Amino acid sequence: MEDFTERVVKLLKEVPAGTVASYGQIARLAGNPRAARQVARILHSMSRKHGIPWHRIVNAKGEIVIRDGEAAFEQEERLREEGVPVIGGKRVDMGHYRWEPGNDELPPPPY
DNA sequence: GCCATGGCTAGTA
DNA sequence: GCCATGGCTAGTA
Repeated sequence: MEDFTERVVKLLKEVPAGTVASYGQIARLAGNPRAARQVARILHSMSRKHGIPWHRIVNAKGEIVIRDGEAAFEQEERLREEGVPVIGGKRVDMGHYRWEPGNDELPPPPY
């Protein structure tokens, strides 16, 4: 596994229950602000093997953006079980539920 | 709603 | 080539 992917996987596992993060947020924390789509690809193909809490990742607006309807519903369900309200079955309030990483997760200088 | 963006798995043969 | 993005703008009301 390449460096960037490794960092993303590690970060994803650290997102706590009861919070959400965005694709771009994880990409920034992993050191590449423009690699949001890679985060999506990693979630799509590696969540199962690595036990990643994939349901805690939404887009920048807080929306559930999974294409597969069944999986989208599962994501909504899981978030609610963790105490995260999903407005209209689609959107999480990022103002209240966005994960705020601790200092140990912040990217290294110069950032 | 358009379009620039980028790292590289999983699964098959 | 694939992908579950993001952010900026034109154009409407």
